[in-house]
Amino acid sequence: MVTRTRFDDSDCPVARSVDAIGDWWSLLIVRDAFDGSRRFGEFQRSLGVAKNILTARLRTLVDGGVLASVPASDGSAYREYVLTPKGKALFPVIVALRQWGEQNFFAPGEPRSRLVDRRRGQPLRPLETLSEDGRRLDPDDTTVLKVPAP
Amino acid sequence: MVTRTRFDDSDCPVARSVDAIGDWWSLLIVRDAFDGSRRFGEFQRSLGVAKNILTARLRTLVDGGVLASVPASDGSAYREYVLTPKGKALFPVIVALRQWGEQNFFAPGEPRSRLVDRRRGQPLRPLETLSEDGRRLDPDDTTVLKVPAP
DNA sequence: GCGCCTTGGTAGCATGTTGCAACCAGAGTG
DNA sequence: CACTCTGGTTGCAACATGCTACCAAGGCGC
Repeated sequence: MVTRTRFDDSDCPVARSVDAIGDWWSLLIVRDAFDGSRRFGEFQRSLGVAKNILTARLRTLVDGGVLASVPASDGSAYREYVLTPKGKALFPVIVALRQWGEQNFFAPGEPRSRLVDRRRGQPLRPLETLSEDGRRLDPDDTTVLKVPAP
Repeated sequence: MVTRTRFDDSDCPVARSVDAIGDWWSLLIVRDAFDGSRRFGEFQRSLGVAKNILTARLRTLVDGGVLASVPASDGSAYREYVLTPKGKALFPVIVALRQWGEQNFFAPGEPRSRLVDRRRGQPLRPLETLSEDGRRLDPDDTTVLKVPAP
């Protein structure tokens, strides 16, 4: 078979995360969920994605425990998609991608959506990778211990 | 045409980042680059990816300024792929995905690769999303300011 | 209840993309 | 100068994506 390669049994947590999210659409769905989208139609309009793709991705995310399908909060008979705790734990991933994008793909002053602290209306601090004892770590200050081959 | 949807002109930095990286393979290539891989063959063996796919992804990453193709450091005539500063700036993204994967897809004690502080051999602190004035922010403490429609 | 619009999908088809295997040129090595 | 290693390219079959059309159930005016 020529199915897409899976990483769900990899030794590397990064690979398993990547596998669980599934594709880029899924990550943008999660982003929209953080932005407040809940309904099928909201995601569809916001992303401009084909409905069959959206259907499939929502199902994958629900099956993966990132989103949950719950009865609509407005009392109607429709359903809504909300982040589970596992989904909310993706927040640093989204923030990291956002900050990387801001720094590298926008001219100064170019209009863009902004993520702000609700209380003060200020942008967030850049994420910092810290050691156990609080030193800032660059990539070169770290190393990966691989699992010994079986 | 039915080409894959692009997001390189989106107002959202997350979308542009996603577009720039291209696909999941690319992210795993970047992960391996952080782990020390430099040569075509290293990436190929580590990932088990088809060579034509790897060729295409390396080219995309080089074109996108994430990797640079440089002469091999051992003096041979081959080339190596190293992270640019822009590529190294993806470190928090990889760390965030790694931590999410560790928390959600590994049983306690299940063998996995580990990212550690080179000096102490200790794992990193979990990433924290902080406000400008240092408060820890949950997703619900933030909001996204969208760009007004043109 | 009866039209009629909205919501949330499914079905079918044309293209694009992925994965695999085979092949190949140049670099290293004895 | 043979032989292997490295770093690819090419061709093909299967799968995924995107688009459009279609459809069923819910909501709403009356």
